[in-house]
Amino acid sequence: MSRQNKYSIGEFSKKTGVSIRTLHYYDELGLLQPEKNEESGHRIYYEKDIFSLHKIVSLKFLGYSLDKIKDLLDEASISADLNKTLALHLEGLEKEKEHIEHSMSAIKRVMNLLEKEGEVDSAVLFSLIRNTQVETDQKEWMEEHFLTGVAEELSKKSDEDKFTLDETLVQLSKDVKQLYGRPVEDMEVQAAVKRYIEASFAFLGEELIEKLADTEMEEAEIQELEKMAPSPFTEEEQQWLNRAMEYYAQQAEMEHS
Amino acid sequence: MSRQNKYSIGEFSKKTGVSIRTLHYYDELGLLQPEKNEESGHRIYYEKDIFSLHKIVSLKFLGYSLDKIKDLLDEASISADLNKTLALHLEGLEKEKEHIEHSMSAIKRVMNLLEKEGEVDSAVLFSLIRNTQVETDQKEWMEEHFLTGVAEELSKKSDEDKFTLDETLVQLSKDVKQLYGRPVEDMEVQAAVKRYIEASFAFLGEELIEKLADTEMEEAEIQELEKMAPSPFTEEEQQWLNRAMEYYAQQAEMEHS
DNA sequence: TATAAGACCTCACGTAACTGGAGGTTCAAG
DNA sequence: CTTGAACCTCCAGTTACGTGAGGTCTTATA
Repeated sequence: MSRQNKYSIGEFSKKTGVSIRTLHYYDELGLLQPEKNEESGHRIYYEKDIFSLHKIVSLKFLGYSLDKIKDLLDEASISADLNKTLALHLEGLEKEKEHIEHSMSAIKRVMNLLEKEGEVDSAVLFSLIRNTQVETDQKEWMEEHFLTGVAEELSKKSDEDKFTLDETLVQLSKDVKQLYGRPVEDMEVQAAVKRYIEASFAFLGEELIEKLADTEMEEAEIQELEKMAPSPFTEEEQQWLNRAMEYYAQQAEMEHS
Repeated sequence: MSRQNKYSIGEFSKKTGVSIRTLHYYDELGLLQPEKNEESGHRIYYEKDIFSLHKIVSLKFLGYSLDKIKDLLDEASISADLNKTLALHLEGLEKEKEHIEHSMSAIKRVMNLLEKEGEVDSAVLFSLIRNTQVETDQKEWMEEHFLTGVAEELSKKSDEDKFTLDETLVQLSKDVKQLYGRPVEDMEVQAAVKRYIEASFAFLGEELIEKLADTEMEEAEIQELEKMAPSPFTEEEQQWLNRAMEYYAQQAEMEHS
């Protein structure tokens, strides 16, 4: 009953589901070195090798590199400082997961946009993706600038809210492409600016916007921000838009007083 | 105002946060090929290159390979079949995410065990990790064998419940190591078996266990299952344990009737 | 204007965890 | 004895760069 089963590499591969080539590789690395028929050089695997392979595969699953695995296998007692290593690993996985979730969110936003709008200007698309991408950086930046509240609020926004804002941005970009060149006082231009600003207010809430507007920034910092969140517009368009928005702000100011 | 800013590769790298080597690489791949000073060979980047780089970085963020990105950049209209590609990518990311979550769950279970038990036999540890790892396979297998209900139930179990089951398994393995060799009718042996079986019942629920027991399997299928879920015991121990459990079942049967 | 520092150039190897192929040997069956 | 499958070793390629060698260009200062 306790006869030791022998396996050729092919059989072993089938039994364990690990490819022959990978077994060769593990042999080469010294992770799993089976007995060898001295004459033929053919590898001979036993039951115990199944255990070893399971260890390797398990550790790999936990996210260890083969290099680390080799160290771990060599160690007599595995549970020695395993706990620390595992905690560390868990952190790494957490980050990876967050990254993936961000990517997924970005993709969903893009897909949503494509679905609702059909064709979308690629500059807008990419500025949007980039925005999602640097969300973490932005959050950090805001926290550095004592805008912790803003950062918190923003990360609480649902995907739905973001969808809405995305669509607003698309609308704005269409408006800009169409209206660029007209005087900033033009009624249609002002109407477009109004739509955009109101949507932004709706998204952020008035307080947040004002807080942002009140934050003083140095030139270098503005550059920093730009690096993080590229505008979908050309420099000229952006400047024209800025003027239009300033004009809008002035008008609003006057009405208020 | 519309003077075209020029950047050396170093400046460009600082402005965009992309390393010089990476810029070289993108140039080599044809992803972003800036102008060159013919005499010196030094690269000259302009504002427009910032846009291009943003595109590349964005697509990379979405998970595309540089190769794919090149294709996408070459295409005139990006939104052509982007939607399909994105959907596909989303699926891939979903799978990656699930994998990571599985790994995290496995790590947590192991950490929990180490914390509560101190030292744990590595065979048990690995059989447990392996179990988590092949959870998906097991689920598929069960569904193939018309045990959809069981599969569903199992994946609904909380981490807490799994922790408890883990501890039971550890207990059993300790018992087996200690009691192996004694006759299966031995009182302590039977007590250990009882503890284990009752804990399993508590975890799975009686119906599920019976359903599983009633499922007829062929030899090949049993092998399949073994491949998925390795026992932490040696073959001899496992056989001894099986006999002990059979004996337990007989006794239980007799009491019932 | 000479020189030195620093920025830039190309070339080429190293990484992780394999996969794939070439070219040759061994095994098992007929 | 042959034939085909299974096995062997060695080498190359994959991704997205990092790193370093060895040489050229630019720019600031003496």
